[in-house]
Amino acid sequence: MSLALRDSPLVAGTTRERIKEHAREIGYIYNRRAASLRTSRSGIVGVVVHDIMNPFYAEILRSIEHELDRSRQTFLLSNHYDQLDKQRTFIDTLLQLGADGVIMSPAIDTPASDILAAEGNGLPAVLIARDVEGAHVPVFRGDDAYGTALATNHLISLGHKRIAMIGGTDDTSTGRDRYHGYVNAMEAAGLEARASWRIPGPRTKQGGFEAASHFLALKDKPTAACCWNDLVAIGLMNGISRAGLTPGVDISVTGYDDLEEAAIATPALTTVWNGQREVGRRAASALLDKLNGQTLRPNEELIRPELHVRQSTARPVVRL
Amino acid sequence: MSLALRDSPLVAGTTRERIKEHAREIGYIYNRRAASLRTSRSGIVGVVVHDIMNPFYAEILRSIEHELDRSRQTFLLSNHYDQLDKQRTFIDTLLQLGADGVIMSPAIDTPASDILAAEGNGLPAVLIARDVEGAHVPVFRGDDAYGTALATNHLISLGHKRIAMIGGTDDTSTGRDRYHGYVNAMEAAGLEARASWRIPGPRTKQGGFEAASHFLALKDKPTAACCWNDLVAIGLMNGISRAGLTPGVDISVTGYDDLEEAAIATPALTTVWNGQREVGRRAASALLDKLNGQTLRPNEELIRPELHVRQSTARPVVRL
DNA sequence: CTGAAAGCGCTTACAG
DNA sequence: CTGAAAGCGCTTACAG
Repeated sequence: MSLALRDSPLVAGTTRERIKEHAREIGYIYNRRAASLRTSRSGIVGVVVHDIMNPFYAEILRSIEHELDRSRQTFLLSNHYDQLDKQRTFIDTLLQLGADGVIMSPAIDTPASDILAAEGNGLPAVLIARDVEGAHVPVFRGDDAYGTALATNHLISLGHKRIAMIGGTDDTSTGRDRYHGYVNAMEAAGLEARASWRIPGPRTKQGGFEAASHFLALKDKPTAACCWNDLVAIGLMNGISRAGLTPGVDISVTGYDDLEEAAIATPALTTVWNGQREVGRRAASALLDKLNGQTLRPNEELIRPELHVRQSTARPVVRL
Repeated sequence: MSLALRDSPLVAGTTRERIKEHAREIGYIYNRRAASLRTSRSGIVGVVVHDIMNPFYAEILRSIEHELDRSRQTFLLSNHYDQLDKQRTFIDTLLQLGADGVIMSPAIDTPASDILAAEGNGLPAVLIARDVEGAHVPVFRGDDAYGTALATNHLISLGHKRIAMIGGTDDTSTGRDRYHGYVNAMEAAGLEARASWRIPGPRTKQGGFEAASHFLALKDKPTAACCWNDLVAIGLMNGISRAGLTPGVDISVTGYDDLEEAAIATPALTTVWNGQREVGRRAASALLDKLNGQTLRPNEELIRPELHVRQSTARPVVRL
């Protein structure tokens, strides 16, 4: 009967149907805990990110969901809010449930040993968005330095010379890469990337909104802002509007990620496409491959970002 | 040993510590599947909503997470996207995993029998945001008719006479309630709630954005829009701006939910607080009570919404 | 009070 | 090919 319910080819079609029909009638419920105990496969995949409420992760999750659904894996979602202990508790839970694998955007300061420990206990891991040095597992993320360079060069080509960088943190590889991309582009163009023009921290709409007054009070008033992500950019634009200026006219603003929202912001946001769908899809399918016994070498191909120009960037206003 | 690890009072403190220490050393991993098989308690709670990417649900989930964390329940999240079969598959998964309970914002057209079946199979349910007639389980949601009446009356008191209702659907109890609240408020004030002034459908920012042109082309140009939710309102305001009008001046707009985002929108959105935190908290704690053997009567106390007036509403402009 | 045994519901290797 | 038995790792009722 067990065979019939699992559509085994060892059982003839009609017999299978008859058994399934009977199972339905008596309200049989397959006990996955028992099966999993026996087979040590649970059909559960864990996914842990900073915050699922953040549309950037939400878009990745959407495509992970899509990919895992096709292979009938159940996925267990969790936020770590960049708290290591939260992340550890979650990994513990996965181990206790016998999860088959985990896709994670590691919390800040995740030691490689955490990931190695998980793998050692039979929980293969795949990383998204952020890397952990020494973990030697596949990572799927965009080329951040290249991406901010795209945005910065776009602003420079419009004629901006004083460009601020708003948001992000040096605590993650992503944060460092994006800042470097900006600094390198500035310097390559012979422009100064003043330390005071960097406002680190903001990563949300609220953060960008609150950074607006700081930005507008900056010495030698930058005419453009290269933002950490779309959320910060949208928040900043809102703050700029509140101050009576017009983003996309008085101040040029670029985002990063190209969230669905970027296109309908006012003004529509010039931003860098960061391949969320692609990240999710590749990460999920890499994990599935791993579960099916394939050995994956730690990859280093980054997803190549693309600049999407919209209305939030323009030539600087010449004040007479 | 089993007793020691679970902090049973039957085991002395020092012994307990010694055993725990040893467990740590040998890298012991508690097998929850085995325990659950034996005790038929899994420590898993399912949560299924329309779409976790929607900030309205995300805010509810945040508070559910907070509540469940305290009682060390693992929660399994899923979107049903208003597809009944997705919701059923998820409930099936919960049954197979032996989940202890489920918190759901039921998909459109969920029959009471689905919920009764879950309960009959030992999966107690608690509803949020939407009701299912005949399910006889606790529901936690706001008083929607009262809420839209608050918004509509606010617009009326500012002097608006032609008020449109944008978004939502009659397919959910929430949709019907909100529309009724609007219609009743209009009629109570002796104003006409023209059917053509209702633009049903939109529920997202994108939807509100796209509805803007339809709204602006409405016959006898309404001067205000009472929106289905904050997302629609923000999208609509973006669309209105794109058309060269100023929301909060030329057109008054109200939202619903009071998302974190409402306060930083431009202009800041006048909206109706819908108690997301409260809904999540109450639903989670009701389910926990149910798991602990308390019998809950299906409740009918609705959470009372509150009007939060900001800058997106003003007196209608008098065209000379 | 302690320790060995039974049993949760599956899957699979094995005997018939 | 079929059917009974063993065993996954726990918990708990029970014998000693």
